[in-house]
Amino acid sequence: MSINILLVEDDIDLAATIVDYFEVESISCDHAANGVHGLALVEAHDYQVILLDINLPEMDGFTLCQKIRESSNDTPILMLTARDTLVDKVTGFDAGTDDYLVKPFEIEELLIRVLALSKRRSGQVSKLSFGKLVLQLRERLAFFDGRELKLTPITFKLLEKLMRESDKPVSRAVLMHAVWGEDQPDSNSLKVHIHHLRKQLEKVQANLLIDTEPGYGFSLREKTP
Amino acid sequence: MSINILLVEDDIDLAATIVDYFEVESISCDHAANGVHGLALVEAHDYQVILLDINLPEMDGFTLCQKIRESSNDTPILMLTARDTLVDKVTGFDAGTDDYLVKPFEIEELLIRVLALSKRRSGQVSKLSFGKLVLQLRERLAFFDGRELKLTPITFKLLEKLMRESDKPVSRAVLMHAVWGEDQPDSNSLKVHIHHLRKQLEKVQANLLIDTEPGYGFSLREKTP
DNA sequence: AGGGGCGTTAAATCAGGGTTAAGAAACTTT
DNA sequence: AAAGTTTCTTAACCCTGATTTAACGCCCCT
Repeated sequence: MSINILLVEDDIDLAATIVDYFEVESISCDHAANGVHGLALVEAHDYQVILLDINLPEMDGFTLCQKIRESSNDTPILMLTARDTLVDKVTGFDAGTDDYLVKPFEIEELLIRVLALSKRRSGQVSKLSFGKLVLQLRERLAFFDGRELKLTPITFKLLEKLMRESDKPVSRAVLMHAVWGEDQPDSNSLKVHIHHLRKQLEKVQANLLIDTEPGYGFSLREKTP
Repeated sequence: MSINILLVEDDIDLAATIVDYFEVESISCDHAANGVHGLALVEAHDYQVILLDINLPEMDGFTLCQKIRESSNDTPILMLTARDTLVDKVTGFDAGTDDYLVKPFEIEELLIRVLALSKRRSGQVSKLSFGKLVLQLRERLAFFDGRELKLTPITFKLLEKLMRESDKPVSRAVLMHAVWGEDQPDSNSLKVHIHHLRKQLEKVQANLLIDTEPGYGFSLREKTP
């Protein structure tokens, strides 16, 4: 199986070294010298791993990483950071980074991590089921017994979280965090989306329901009438 | 099964080292640099283990620990204490700590303890029993000998507190605090809820009763007629 | 006999959750 | 760039059940 990765790095010499090294290992490695070009490549290809330098002209690594994640692309991203500061790391993980490497690094070390990340991706489950309900995570599709549920991005995330914790009640705070992350809407959005989700479950005649735990949260269960 | 922990530590370098080390062990480790942020994260996630430094800006480790326990969260907590003073240890265990580690420590030692605590938790069913009476804390359900008690949030908290101190009388003040925390209703709510609780115990024919200690409080006991 | 503490009851109030619709924002299409 | 479409947020409303409140009765005690 061939591996196809992208390197976004403005240091031409370093980039050349990496690309060369990876070619020898028969890993095909595209290269962009700035963030804008990098983003264009990401949108046009399906990479197994993306390597981002943090200091980039035009658009820095964090911003690029965020933009990639915003387009719901979950390709593993490895950050190349110049200094070993925690601020960088934390911001990086927050922006959706999967791993990082501090410069200067051994190129063998980079290879190992790239292989690990590409493996993680291919080993990643892309389907999530609960009874006859199936989520295709990559395609963002949901089916109950073959019938499709029409879900918006938010209701999809909601259902995903409920399914990952199925049969356990999930607190409102945890649900909100799963959907909106740090900055959450100030009002009753959650219950509106729960309502949409319930309607969709009805519409496909799923034998499932979203149970409310008063004062706490919700749980996804099978109907037991 | 993936492990998910929280580290609350204001020493950025130390935090970086720990987060780093744990990531390598594929333990995902969130980080907060102060108590307030830490508390927010605890409320929004379901961690397997929480690591607390004692000296923290804004809210120290003990206080944070107490607040976590007050929200009936029983996630194992490990304290990182700067000095090996007996006072610290005692206060810590009193506040609801499960383990502590004295700085400076070997990071391998920390890993071992985290793994031990996370195992303890996963083996733990969050159930509380007294005779045939069982509270399922996560699911917020109560059963006597298989029959379910219909409890409202307040009566549930009441019963929980009585069970945690079972066979001992619990003062009104302590009960009120367990249910309402700081701002409590000004009138006779407590006795009304005690009454509801007694009715529920009758309804499931529990051989238990809530005994009144005149002028003091209540205790949960077995009937001994 | 009367007062205090407790138990019981019912009514009044409140809060949480469900539903709906309108407008804002984001994204598509032309 | 404009129009149209979908999705998200907000706010208003309703309903139910939980909670508080207040009133009353009981019993024990001195």
